[in-house]
Amino acid sequence: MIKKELNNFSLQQIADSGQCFRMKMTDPSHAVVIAHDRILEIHDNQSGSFEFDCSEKDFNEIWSDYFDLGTDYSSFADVIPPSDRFLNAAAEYGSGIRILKQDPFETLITFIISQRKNIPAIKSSVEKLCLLCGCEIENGIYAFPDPKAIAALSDEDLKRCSLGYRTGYVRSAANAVYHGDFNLSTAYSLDDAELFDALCSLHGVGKKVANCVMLFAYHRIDSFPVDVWIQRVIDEQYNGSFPLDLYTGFAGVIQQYMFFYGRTGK
DNA sequence: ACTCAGGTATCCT
DNA sequence: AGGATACCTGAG
Repeated sequence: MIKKELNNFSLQQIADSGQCFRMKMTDPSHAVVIAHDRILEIHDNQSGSFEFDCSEKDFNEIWSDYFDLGTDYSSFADVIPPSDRFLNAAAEYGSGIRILKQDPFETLITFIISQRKNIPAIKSSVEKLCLLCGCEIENGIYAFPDPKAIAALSDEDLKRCSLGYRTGYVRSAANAVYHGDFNLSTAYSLDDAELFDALCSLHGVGKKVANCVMLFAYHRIDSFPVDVWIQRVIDEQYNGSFPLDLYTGFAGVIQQYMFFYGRTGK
């Protein structure tokens, strides 16, 4: 059990941020996360005190990075012009959000699955896929499958995960990774533009999914995924054009505030 | 029953 | 280049 004092860290907000699909609140102060072949329970003791139910080694080697705990999130909002009342409210509302560092393969596949699905449907598909071919971590809880496991599935099995027309996309991406045509590890060394192009070369990966993988797995925090929620905010709050250049270098953090406030807030 | 979901590929102009 | 359209399926 690891105890930590953390600022700008909210379990509920991270769980609802839409970055990950296997984190859930079991009660208002208790979260369960399945990631990196592990199950992590986190308890919120209030007043910024949290308990992570894991070894010190796992905390330091996995979870501290996963939740980006080494980054100070208190000052991102400082550059928002006072005149932008919407964004200031959004940043305040989502001040406990972190940009996660998730496994690239899981992020790639889950965001391919996400297209034109709502969040409950995405979670349902992902769970079916894990149950079908992920390794059992403990009693009935399954890790996200590795590329080999997905590549080995029949089309019929994949379709049973309610993937619909995304079945071919998932198969194609899993094959590309499994056969080494797309190397998720060496991709860390690509610059942003190269990584974006490489991701978009995958069948079924367009700019939105590519940006999500860049932001939520490779931690390219200048990425700014535009989905229906963000587009709606831009249309309704910014007359169709958002001043992205104000936030160069951390646009992804701003995107998260906008998304979370737009979807969960008012 | 019916719309719409954290989009993308493909086919137009 | 940029716009229109089809696409599986389940949640509300």
